[in-house]
Amino acid sequence: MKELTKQQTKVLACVEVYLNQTGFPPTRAEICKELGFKSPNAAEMHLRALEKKGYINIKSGSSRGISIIKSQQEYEQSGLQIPVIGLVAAGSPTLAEENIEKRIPCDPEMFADQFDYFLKVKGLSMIDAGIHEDDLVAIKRTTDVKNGDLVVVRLEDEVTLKYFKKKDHLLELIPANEDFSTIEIDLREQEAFIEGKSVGLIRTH
Amino acid sequence: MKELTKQQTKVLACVEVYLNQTGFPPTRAEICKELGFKSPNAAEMHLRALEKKGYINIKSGSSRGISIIKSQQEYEQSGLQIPVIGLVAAGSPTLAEENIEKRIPCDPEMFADQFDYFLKVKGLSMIDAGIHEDDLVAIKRTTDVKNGDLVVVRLEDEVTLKYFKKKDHLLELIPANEDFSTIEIDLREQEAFIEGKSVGLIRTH
DNA sequence: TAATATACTGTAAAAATATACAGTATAAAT
DNA sequence: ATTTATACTGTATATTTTTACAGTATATTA
Repeated sequence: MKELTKQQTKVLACVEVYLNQTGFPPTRAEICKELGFKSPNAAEMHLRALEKKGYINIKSGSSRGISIIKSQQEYEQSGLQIPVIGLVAAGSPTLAEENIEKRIPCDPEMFADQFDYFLKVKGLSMIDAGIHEDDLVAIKRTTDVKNGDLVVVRLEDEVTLKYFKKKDHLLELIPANEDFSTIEIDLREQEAFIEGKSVGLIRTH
Repeated sequence: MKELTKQQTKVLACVEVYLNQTGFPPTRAEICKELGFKSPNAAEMHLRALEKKGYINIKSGSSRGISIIKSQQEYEQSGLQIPVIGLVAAGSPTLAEENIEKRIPCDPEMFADQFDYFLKVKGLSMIDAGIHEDDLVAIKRTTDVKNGDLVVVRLEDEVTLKYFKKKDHLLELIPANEDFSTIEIDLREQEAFIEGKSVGLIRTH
């Protein structure tokens, strides 16, 4: 997308703010008043430029006929697109593009706690907690976890989703499946990186 | 909120549709064209009535100065607030206010299929499908269901969430828990209302 | 040093728009 | 039988708004 000049950015922001406040777009004159221009042509020219660059659409002959195509803060607003990361990947579950399987439109505040991404579950180690293969677990990036929390932990290059239990130097990562055994780590011997904890889960039927 | 007449409802819908399509509100003349009126005063009068009843705001002297206060399909638009309905309630899981436990901010298109509300699961009859007590099952209101779908069915005054299987006159509602038994209904003897089907699930940890 | 892009002022006219006023018609309520 | 509410048509006008045209100023590029 083409870059905007400083003034064009101001005008676009002005249109957006006006639209949010009143529910309808501003006239040229109103933009002028807001930004201190003394001629309606000032606003007109900036709007034309914004249209040419594909940020807005102007319906000729219509009063207030401005509609916004590409907002500046687009990613912030339509930031409803939460990334989904596969648990299979070795290494840290970073939010780098190559790790993102897809994005799901949803509100990061839909659960009690905010979260940053979805982790796609592989394997059956948490099946007794009702967490199935391909379920998406909502992860909040934090190291602030308590015993009993469902956490994402990285050991060396392997990432795992387990219940958290820590006593002194002993970290236990407990599965919810009889066929799997608890991972025990002596923190004096091996490092464990807590990537985050689960605040919720979604499943597509 | 005051009731609207048939024509007022039409005008309000017209404004909303126009706004969604163009990004700005319609003029009186455009409303007339859309609804077949021959005088701009027809639109004017309906708009005034809508303003008096508190559905819209009209900024006097401004062209297209209409803003919507209370949409008719309010929950559809600000539909980021999806209602949660308890399965405990007897009777149909209507979206009437008294049945709504709370609302959750999320996108109705976050799953593959659109959905209308969340049903809060009571009991353990679907536990083997990983559906726990207090899980929220995303329900799409439809009667178009196939064998194997997870459906919401109302029998008399009781609402239940089960797997759907139908063959001729025999409807089977199958739980996912050995301790529960399949409900068998002869549709010639008893009515069964399909309220919708599950398109997904969320859980708060 | 001239051309070009950005960023305006100032004016004016044509077109779009809101809005008032004068009616007509119909069904429901009193 | 008359009033009242709904639901319009038809016309007219003041105001709002778009939009074109003629300039000015400044910084950047060629």
